[in-house]
Amino acid sequence: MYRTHTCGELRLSDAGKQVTLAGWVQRIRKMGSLNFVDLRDRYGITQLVTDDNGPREVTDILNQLGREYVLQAKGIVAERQSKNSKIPTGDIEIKLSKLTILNPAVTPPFTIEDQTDGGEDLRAKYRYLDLRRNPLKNALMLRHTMALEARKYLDGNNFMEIETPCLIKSTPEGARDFVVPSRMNPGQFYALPQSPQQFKQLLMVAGYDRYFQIVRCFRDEDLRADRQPEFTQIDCEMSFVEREDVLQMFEGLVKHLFKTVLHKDFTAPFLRMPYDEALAHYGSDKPDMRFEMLIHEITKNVQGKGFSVFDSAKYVGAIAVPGCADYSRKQIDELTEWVKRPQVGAKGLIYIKLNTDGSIKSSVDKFYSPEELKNIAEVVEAKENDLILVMCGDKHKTQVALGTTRLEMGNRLGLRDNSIYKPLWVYDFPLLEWDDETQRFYAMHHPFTAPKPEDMDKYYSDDKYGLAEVKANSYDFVLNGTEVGGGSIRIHDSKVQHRMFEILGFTKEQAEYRFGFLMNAFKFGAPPHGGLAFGFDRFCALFGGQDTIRDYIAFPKNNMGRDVMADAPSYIDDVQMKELYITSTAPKQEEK
RNA sequence: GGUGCGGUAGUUCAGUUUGGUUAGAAUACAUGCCUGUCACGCAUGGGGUCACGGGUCCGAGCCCCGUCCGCACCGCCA
Repeated sequence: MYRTHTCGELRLSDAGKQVTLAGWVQRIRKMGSLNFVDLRDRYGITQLVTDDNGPREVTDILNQLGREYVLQAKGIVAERQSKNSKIPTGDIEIKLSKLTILNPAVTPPFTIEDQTDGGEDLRAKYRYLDLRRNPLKNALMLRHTMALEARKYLDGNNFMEIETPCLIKSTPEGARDFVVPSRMNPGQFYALPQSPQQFKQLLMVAGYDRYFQIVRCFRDEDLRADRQPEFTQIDCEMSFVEREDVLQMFEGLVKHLFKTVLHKDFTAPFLRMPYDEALAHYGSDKPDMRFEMLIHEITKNVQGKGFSVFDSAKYVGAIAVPGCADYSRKQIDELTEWVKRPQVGAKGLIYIKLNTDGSIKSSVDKFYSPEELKNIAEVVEAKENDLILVMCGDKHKTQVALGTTRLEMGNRLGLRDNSIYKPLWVYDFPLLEWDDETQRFYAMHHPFTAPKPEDMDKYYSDDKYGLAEVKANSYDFVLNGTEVGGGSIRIHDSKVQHRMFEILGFTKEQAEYRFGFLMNAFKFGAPPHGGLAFGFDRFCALFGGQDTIRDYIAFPKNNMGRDVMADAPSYIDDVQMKELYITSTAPKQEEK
């Protein structure tokens, strides 16, 4: 037996016990003939001690040790002379009777401590060492608990976890597929699933009316701090449900996770907001509800006063930034430059300051009387000492730019506190999105999303503008400005589904080739159904109060989609290529 | 595909403004001293392809061009 206890469990009540521990050397402190070793494992740190009265062999071995050596330590649990209240085992230490080096270790390239000296790049290369650190260990522990509690809740509500295949048919709608060549079927490829969407719908046809799966999904798109090429969803689907049933069920899941993982009670129903309102007031389809600073349209209030910039704009909107009337000229200039960056997309910035002495100062004083400016202030719900920021232009673009600015000002004012959680359902998304480049509609969610029943007339009309107004029976779960979940009531009527393919510009043959098996299945009695999928990595990151999902994935990819530890992807040899009937058009690289 | 920031000791960074002798600090590492440390302390020591390639110059870590790599973001992500 390598150990009798872990390095995190011994307490004062264990004093006098003969124990054996195993773990890694966290730190050695030599005080002459009195020597300490902090021994670390997953569960904590226990101090080992030896002095002149201890066995000579122990001291000899102790002199050979370095950081991260793997040890087995035998000894007696003893009360410490001077205790350490910082760690749970701080009242005791192990008086060593025997010390064994199970394995030596080279000095790690960075310190294995909560505040490490290692940079991201280096830690990624030695991920297995980074994972020894508490912050990452705690992140993975949080993830484990989240998954466990999600399973408990769903199991308690009669959901069955069913696995769906990873080698599936490529359906090049939406994100790019990762593809896998098939050796036995020359020239043909599987795709890795972007989500198990079609399979879960088939499970509904099969009568498994409550399905879930914590499942890996793959999308071959560029990465971000919150986007990985392979990521995990809590994927769920239910039969015989309407939107309200789905929202209730998964609001319950989120509340269960809040309670069991973060010990936060959410008794009131989550806020709900139609997509149009989200865009109008927050300039985003995923509003951050932790602070107000709402966007207000002031087009009618500012036009016709001779200011040509506003007069020629389709839309003029504003936000009132609290307590920022004292912004200096320099700060306003800096902000103006900031909003003009492509990432924000505004053409310019007009300000109105509501000074504390009651006066009003703006960059458009020439065109507007103080009375008119006061009117605007009222519309945007500005108070004394507020700074009103005004933008104009195309309606959607300006709303989004105001939304981006709103988030930035929220950041600057410290209004986006990661310990506060404001959940929200956004619903009534447009069903379709027109793409100018390809001159066709795309499904905003996916092509199996049902239109809202009251929009069916428009859905079947050939009017492009009418179609653009059709709302989807879909919903997103948004937490603190991050889209964490999304779903919809699905189409279960093959007539409606065929109309969708028609709108998306598929010929019957194309629809048959891509989705034939699903359409065929629906002929055999598809129940009304709908569901939702949570982005599990993002969910974990939000619960952990972090902006990046990388810490919540044991072995993530870097910005370029590379595994820098294993150095993947990599070239394969010609034999392998030939066997798979594939050739590469990429420039040939010398193998290292 | 694009924008921004960055690449200097094992590691994290300073040095680049205004090119100029031997490139510094902290930490880590090594050695020695130390019986109550727990970020131990003290002393000593070793440690550098200034990312790579080219250019300008009497002279480049520093200026210019290109490449590679990392991070954040835009596009993209049904």
